[in-house]
Amino acid sequence: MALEHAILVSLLEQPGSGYELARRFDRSIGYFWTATHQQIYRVLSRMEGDGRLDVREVPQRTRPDKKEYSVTAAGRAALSAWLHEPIQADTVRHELAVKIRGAAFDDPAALIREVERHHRTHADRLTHYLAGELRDFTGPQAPAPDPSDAGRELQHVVLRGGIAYERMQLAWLEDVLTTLHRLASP
Amino acid sequence: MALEHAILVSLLEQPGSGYELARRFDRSIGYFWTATHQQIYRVLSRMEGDGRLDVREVPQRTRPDKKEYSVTAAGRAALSAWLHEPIQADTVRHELAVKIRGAAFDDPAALIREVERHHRTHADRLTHYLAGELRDFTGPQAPAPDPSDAGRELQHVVLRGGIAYERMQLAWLEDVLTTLHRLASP
DNA sequence: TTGAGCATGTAACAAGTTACATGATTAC
DNA sequence: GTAATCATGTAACTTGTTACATGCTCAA
Repeated sequence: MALEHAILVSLLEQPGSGYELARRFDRSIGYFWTATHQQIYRVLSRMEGDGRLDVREVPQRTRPDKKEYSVTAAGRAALSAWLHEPIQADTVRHELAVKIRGAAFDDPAALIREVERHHRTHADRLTHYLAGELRDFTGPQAPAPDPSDAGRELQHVVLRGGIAYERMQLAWLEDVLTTLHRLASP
Repeated sequence: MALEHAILVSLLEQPGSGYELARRFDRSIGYFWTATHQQIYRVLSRMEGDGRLDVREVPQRTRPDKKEYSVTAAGRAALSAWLHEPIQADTVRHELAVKIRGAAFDDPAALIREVERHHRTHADRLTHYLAGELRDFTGPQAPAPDPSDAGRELQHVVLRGGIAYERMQLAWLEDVLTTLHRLASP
């Protein structure tokens, strides 16, 4: 039930509506957890029912009204309890790797385009992460490093994880392409 | 529905029972896709009903009888069709990263033990993968490299991906530990 | 005799995906 | 006028998880 916890963290960092959360899950939180707006609305309702969130109706003149959620003391306590219990190391689910092993029973060369496409996707993500790092952490416009701002330091280390992941992924996809080309023209 | 495809690939590499598949999902296939025996049995039944798998009852003298599954022509065709359609790049779900960002609202130092535990888990996985690589691909006992054996080459490149992932993960967890220690004793 | 390994399953539930549905505003 | 953005939701379905359940063999 990690979506619940991801929502608690995000709303503690900044209260917001379901729609706003969905956008955050396409950006910063999306570096390490994804969720669609349908999932988010469902979980928000449940968490409000459980007393972990408060809602405030925010009337807006030009846009439809929104429901701004914030974390209650009970929500904070639930997050804290979860932080203190051990979790399992995440299991990997890498669909492209299934395809690569499956290619042995089909035409390996036919996968080259697909792998190139994935390479571009990961290159784009890396560019996006690096731009975010420059903007928020290491660039000249970014606030000065402040070792007493734990939240910011922790956000940065998680972002560095995303960057390391994309770099590793790109290097591996290049290895895959070399292998596929070797198999296609021996 | 990638579990279905992972099962097709695994059974093409070698026919086997649900139990045997479950063990493979703890080892080689587990490098890039995980599944429990409950999931596997459910999907095997469905795929047999769909005509993608054949079953053969194998009586065994000492052990309980087993059902050995193998891929039908229809199953092979389904896999091939899937291999030719594009898939989305996998989305990341990294629970530990949720915890790390959540630690800003709790005690960051309390996470150190947990992160160390994850570091040990990934170090163990890396050791395991490297042993497998030595045994099956690069060691003196391993069969000689054979560029015409596409299956073996593809298995190796996927294993290299697993190794790269674990190495990246270990380096990042060390970065996280340094950050947490800095926050705990500034 | 106790536990590990082999072997297969059901039931209930939680989480995630896809499709459908509405309706306003703003920019081109 | 048409597409994008803001904003919220329902319904149906597929996947994945957890707990329960059985029963045999082999080794310590």
